Amino acid sequence: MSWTDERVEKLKKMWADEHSASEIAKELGGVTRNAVIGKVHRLGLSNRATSNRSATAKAAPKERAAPAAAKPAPKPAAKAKPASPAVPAVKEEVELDENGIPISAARRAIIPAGQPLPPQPSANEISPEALAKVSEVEKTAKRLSLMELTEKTCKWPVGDPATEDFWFCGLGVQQGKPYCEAHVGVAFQPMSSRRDRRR
DNA sequence: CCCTGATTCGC
DNA sequence: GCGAATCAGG
Repeated sequence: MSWTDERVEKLKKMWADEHSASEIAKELGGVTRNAVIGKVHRLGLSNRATSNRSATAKAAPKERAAPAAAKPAPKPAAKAKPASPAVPAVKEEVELDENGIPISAARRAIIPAGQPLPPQPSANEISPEALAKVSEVEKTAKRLSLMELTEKTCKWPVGDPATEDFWFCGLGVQQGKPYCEAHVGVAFQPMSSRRDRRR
């Protein structure tokens, strides 16, 4: 099908009447909505009063035929050293919910300052014992900065990286592990830390 | 996943 | 000029 005066006129009329491109295409027949849109643009009657999308459209004009230059490829160093383990930040006491299940006190602790918190290994239940242990350890932690970490220091992060109140445990690591005993306890959880309690 | 219009570009 | 392919939003 070609764009005869008749068809173009119908297109104009329908477009002005706020029919969608797909509707117009279906009405005219023999053309796709893309064809309609293309024609609309060529006719120079694109934006209709409402929904002026040009703003967003022009804002980010994607370059399609330019693989030669400009490569995005900014990859975050995921192979670094520590990488937030299970659930860092151990400030609050272990809270229990209505069911007496230890709420990941850690989880809520850090939410405030930063926005782009790394994905937390969601539903992860840590034994109260382990958490308590961690709370203890924090008191004696070396509080090392990133640069002070070595293969022998616990790399467990504490606090919010977005604030000054952030440091690494720094205690002696467990053989072959990146964390001290206490933090290994919360970092490496068996599949199920909670035994099914009969009821 | 459905839809929308916008844009690009080979034809 | 045409419109499929692709893109960006809703």
